[in-house]
Amino acid sequence: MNAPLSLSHLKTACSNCNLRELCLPVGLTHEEVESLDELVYTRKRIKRGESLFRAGDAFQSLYAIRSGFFKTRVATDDGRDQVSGFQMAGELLGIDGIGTDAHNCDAVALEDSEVCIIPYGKLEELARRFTPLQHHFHKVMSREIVRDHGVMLLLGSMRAEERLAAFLLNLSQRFTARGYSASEFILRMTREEIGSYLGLKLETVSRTFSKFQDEGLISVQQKHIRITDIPGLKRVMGQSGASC
Amino acid sequence: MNAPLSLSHLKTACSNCNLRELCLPVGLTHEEVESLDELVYTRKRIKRGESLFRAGDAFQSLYAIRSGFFKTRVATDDGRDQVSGFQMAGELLGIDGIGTDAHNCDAVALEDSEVCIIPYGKLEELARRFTPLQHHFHKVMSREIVRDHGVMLLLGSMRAEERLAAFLLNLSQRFTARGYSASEFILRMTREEIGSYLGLKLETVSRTFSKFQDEGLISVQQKHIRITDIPGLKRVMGQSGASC
DNA sequence: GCCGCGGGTTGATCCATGTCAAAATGCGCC
DNA sequence: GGCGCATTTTGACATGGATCAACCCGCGGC
Repeated sequence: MNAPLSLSHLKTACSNCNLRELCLPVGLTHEEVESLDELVYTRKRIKRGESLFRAGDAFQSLYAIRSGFFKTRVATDDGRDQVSGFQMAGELLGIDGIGTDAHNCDAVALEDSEVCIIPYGKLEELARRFTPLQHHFHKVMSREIVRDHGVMLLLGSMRAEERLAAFLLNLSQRFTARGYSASEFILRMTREEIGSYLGLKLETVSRTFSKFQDEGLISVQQKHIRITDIPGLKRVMGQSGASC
Repeated sequence: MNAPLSLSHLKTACSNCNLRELCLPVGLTHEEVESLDELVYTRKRIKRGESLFRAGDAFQSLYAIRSGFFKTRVATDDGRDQVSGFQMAGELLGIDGIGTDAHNCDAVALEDSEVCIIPYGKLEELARRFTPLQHHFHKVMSREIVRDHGVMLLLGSMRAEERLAAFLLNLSQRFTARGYSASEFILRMTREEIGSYLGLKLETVSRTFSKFQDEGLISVQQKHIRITDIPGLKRVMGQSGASC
């Protein structure tokens, strides 16, 4: 089922990975990136619907998404759960596990995906030797915190339309950073997953998509989205009490 | 207005701080904690209502709360804002600034407070030399992420009563960890600030407090809270779809 | 001791979003 | 290529919490 080890190993090198401008190597010198190569020596394929890790699993490694698309999901003990994020190529999964030596959420592939396995112990060791790597890793974690604060702001103070507009604009921007179209993309997740992430019910997500379409902001057909009026969406996002 | 420098300096030492079981030194050996002493050499007093830092300020240092109580607040460009957390003695402020070299939120003292200034560059340097410190610092950041996911879950999927119950239980637990009563405390924040944090309006917070009181779960008098039925509050928190 | 004001409580009403239901669409599997 | 199921859309109705408004309380200042 797995690719032969040698082949897999051959391909695994941050220094010639086309995601190095998005992933851990950002801002490192060529030499420093080569030191990462010794760190990241295994890849893993995850099929759509499968989990990379689950809440409670022992924490060993971080994972850099090489290709594909994931969602992370947190749960309460009484059975409720919520999507806590959607991750795409170049982003890091598993940081939540550092604090308790066990993962605190499930990471589920929303399409067939591939991740680079980053043994955490080795990363810490390397971070002690290479200041820029240490610095960059701290930045990645800090930005994750800032991102979460943004989501909290969205969940705590925005209305359904604003949330969805923010969501679409965020996706658009992340696709742009990866060289894809800013205005046309395929949603990898269901309405229910979008709703869970945004604190809305799937019907509300669907209705709001339809509303945006009626208003000429986007065109939706199932999972296919085309944003036809980016400034318009931005206006939706900031419209609540903004008049004063 | 400031205490004489020498005096302030004399007192500043993690190794004999009574918060060392809650703060950065957790889990470090005595020798390692002494190395922290060289790091933390200044304290700062913040009066009630004043800001320790504001969004946009250049990031230089982290701050460990030595005494007092803070809120952090994030804002959108269109003027909305939201309380993103309440921090008490032993907790760390400023981590949000690492990612962009500028703070992303305001930290406001809710009572006269004192913080230890931890120059970030020095902390990174020390983390390179002392593995346990590095490890611990990463854990602190990771736990912050996990905490934020918990708040996202609360904001996205809990009803007003559940949110407030979770909030009270969280405060109770944190006071306990500091040696204070688990069941009786003074709220340092207004109803509006609680509401902002929980994604509710102040009227809803007030009404829900009254409801809890009618049900015999707590007794409220302005900022004075006594929890009379902790298991009852826990039941409120997990009641939604929990029957099946 | 009194006054003024910020913060808190409570009531009446409204509305955004949830809930329930049913039909339509599209995709995977045989 | 057709069947069946998951997903999406849309409609009708219910409701939790927001909004608006009035009043109360307690604290700090004079």
